Amino acid sequence: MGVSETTRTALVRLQDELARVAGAPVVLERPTKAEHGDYATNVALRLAGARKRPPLEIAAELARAAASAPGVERAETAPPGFLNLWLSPAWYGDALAEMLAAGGDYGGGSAGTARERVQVEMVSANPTGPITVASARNGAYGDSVARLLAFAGHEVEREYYYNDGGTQMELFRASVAAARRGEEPPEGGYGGDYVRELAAGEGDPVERTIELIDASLERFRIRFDGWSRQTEVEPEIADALAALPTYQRDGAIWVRTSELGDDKDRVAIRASGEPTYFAFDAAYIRRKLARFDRAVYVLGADHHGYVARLKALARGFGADPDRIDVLIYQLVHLTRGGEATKMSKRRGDVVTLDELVDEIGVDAARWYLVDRGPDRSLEIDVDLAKERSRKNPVYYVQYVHARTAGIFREAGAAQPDPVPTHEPDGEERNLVKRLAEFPRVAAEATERRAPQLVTDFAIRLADDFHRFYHDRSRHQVVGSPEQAFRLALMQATRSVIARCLDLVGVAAPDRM
RNA sequence: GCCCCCGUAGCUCAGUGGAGAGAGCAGCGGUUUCCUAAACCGCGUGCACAGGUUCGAUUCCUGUCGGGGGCACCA
Repeated sequence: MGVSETTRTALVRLQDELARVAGAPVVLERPTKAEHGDYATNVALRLAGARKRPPLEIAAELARAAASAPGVERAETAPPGFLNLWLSPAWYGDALAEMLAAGGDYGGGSAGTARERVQVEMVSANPTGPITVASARNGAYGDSVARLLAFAGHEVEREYYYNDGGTQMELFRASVAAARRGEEPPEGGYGGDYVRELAAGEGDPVERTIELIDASLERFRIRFDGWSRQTEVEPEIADALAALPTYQRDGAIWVRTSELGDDKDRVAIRASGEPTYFAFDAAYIRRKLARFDRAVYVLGADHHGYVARLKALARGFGADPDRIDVLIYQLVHLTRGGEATKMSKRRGDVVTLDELVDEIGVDAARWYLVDRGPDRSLEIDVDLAKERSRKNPVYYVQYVHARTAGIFREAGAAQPDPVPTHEPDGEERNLVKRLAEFPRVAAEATERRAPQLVTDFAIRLADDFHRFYHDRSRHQVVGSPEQAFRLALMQATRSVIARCLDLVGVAAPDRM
């Protein structure tokens, strides 16, 4: 079985069956109230307008057909036109068996046959110092998106692009050189402990800084497949510009981006003859388009103006601008007992990724940096984040994994096969239904580039699991079908929670 | 002036074109002979405002107000 083969889960099969009867796509949702069934759909309400029939009438028709569908125990209608379904014990057993059969791949492969070669470029901070917390959000977010894309079946490469030449880097080198001579940094240059430390060492401070950045990110569980430097892109600028509509004005060479969807034209070659950053972007994006089906950029909110610019370049090269996917994330604020901690590269009070990880650990840092949507500014209370207790959702979720691992360790129990027939109770049904949602959650998180959907789901799954597990009477009946069913349920839970944690770069410990 | 993001509980924030909107923190009270109590249970008059689209809007559209970020021949 290839990764591209989309798993049709028990839930999807049921949806498809209803869709066939309804003659329209059906999405089954879990109602908030138990008396509305295990799953419900509003398809009759959606169809009522187009079919010019009362929604309840359509729902009743669907209910009659649904009642005989496999896995459906009971189907009812409810005003104004909902269709509510109750599922049979057999459905739960089937759903569980499928999850176990799929193993670690369960929920993956949502790309189907639409697999792409995708490059995710992230962090890409100029190597003038340690990675800051802002770049850490970039990395945590970008890496999660990369993990989601890979899980969906895409071929993913992580890329770090950095500036190793240019005026800013020369200023940085000059600052270190000055420090080595025991002099003050040049006008607008870099100072601080970091520059003094570099001055104490040998060699090019830019390369040394990149090594340190790589080490910090590796510790943060981000591994890059490629490191591109500006100077290696430079020779391609001329060819890139030759492929774009350009003109000369005031001694500079401009690209006519205003005709490609940008709001103004951009200078590529300054009057001085020096290429602008934009010229490097052009050459670099041309590379990406040649090598990948899709280029993902992860950029801070201060770069939102780049979206139009980069897409304009894609158009200029005759490529579909949709192949350029620019993800924008907002700022990070750290607080400590309510007090703001400042972050500024130019001031001395930088909060670095390493400092954050030293303080709260990799797991909490990765979790907190993605559990909010990227388009929202983020506040992390480091005092709370480092607390290794129930207050901390990341440990609450990890605990699920530790608990399930402990069960199989202690009991020496193997995964039951086949899943025995058992009439699940309410908590067990809830847990199976939650697990059954996972493929949909993973697919949506991938499509929307929204890892926060994964953390949100993981917390809900943890809630369901802990509730299920807390009733000790469930652990008593050794050797029974009930116990075997529950072991299967815990095995599936363990697998899904491990996957959720992996998708956001958090460890899944066997013990805590 | 123009562009982007955001206004949901005391705080930090999830979330959804549908049936009583939900997590964590903060606060109060319970549960332990049990393959980890890092757990479970209970206590909540909240979708900035005004129009519009819709059978139905907190969700989509427009406007207003408020917060943040942009608008370089910087990188």
